Amino acid sequence: MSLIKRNIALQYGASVLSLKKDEILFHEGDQANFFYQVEEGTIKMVTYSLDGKEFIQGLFYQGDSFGEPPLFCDFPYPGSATTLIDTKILRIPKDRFFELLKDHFEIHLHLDRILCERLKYKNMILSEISFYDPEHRILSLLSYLKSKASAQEQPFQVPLTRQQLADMSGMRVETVIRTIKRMEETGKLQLQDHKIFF
Amino acid sequence: MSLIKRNIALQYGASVLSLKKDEILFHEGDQANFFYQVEEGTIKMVTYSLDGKEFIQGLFYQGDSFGEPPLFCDFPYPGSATTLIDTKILRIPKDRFFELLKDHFEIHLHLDRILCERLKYKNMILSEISFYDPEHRILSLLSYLKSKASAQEQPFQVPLTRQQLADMSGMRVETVIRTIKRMEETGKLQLQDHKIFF
DNA sequence: TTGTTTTTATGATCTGAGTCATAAGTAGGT
DNA sequence: ACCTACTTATGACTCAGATCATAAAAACAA
Repeated sequence: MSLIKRNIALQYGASVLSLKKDEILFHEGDQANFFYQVEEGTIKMVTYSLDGKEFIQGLFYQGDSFGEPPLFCDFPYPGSATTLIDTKILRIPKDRFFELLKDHFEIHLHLDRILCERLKYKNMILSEISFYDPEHRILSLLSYLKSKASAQEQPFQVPLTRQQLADMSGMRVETVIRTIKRMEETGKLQLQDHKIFF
Repeated sequence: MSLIKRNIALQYGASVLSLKKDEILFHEGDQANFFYQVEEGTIKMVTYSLDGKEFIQGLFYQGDSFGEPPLFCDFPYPGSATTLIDTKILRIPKDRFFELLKDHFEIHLHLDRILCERLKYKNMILSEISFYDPEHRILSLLSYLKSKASAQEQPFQVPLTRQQLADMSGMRVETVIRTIKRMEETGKLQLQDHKIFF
């Protein structure tokens, strides 16, 4: 379920953006003027290192909101948002969004839950990166992805490339590839023509 | 300035806890029943690895609130909270806290700002850990600590041990010690009998 | 003051993930 | 069907930071 229902969003001046695959919605450093929510498609939030490596701060799917922190705190976007596939975005102007929050306590509370879930996720990734080896990190990341997948298939097909898993967990592709290979050999996950099932 | 002023907190059933140095307020895995705010002293929120290493998820000083995510989301505490020095904590029962938020939109909004600042900090640390070398990590961490210090001394005396810096940035003490030494030699910071000035 | 614990310091050694190179497999576009 | 991109795969090599050991310096307590 999405944070803000379509009809309520429209009451507060929402509009819908249609973006093609690989379009950039905003850049790191931009000023934040809108609240965003995914109508359909996928958004990738990333930060880049000085030499062009990327770290995926979050992936956002249908119904997810994203990019709220700079709205509340008036700092520029700390990361860039790009579409992974053709995507429709619902956006609400900043000031109308705050009106909406003021009028709808239950939505405001729901937003807090989303922010807190996101903090929990970051805490998890931070612990993993600073404590554990690649296998443990990947296991935790896959568990997280599985737990948050809507479809409860069993086993769960991981909808990410090894590069993306690497960019979410602070490792290099080669390390992820090798680790996943080893995890298949030890039965911790399955591979069916290179697709990961967990 | 604190999120919730003392007199307002008291209207909503707040009480004050006095804790000695190194007392544990709650453990990872505990159920969350209170909103907490530091009256005076310091709280350290940490997660532990299976073999006892610790990662400092956050340090909280006078006026800071902490431990909110499990209140909103009903998951157990993802980390443990310990006092670093004798500390007074203001706490409000969970249900009264939500009443308070409902009655005070501006406090609710302020809380969102706090959560968003915390997300920004996590994003920063995550980027640092996955992209950069020890020197860059320490530089970013020190800049952050300096920016959030109340006193605007110049240079700023870092109030943390090298062990704590290590536990916040995913490195070992020895690495932090050696890196800081090198940073002094290259003039990036100053040392006065082992204390770090930045 | 003395004894204890914590913090800082430094050298030696090890190791696992990063890096680099190269290639095969797969997917997407026209 | 073909071309181009990306993704997966694998081997060889390197090296920065972890680990281990030990000790001096500082902080703290009795």
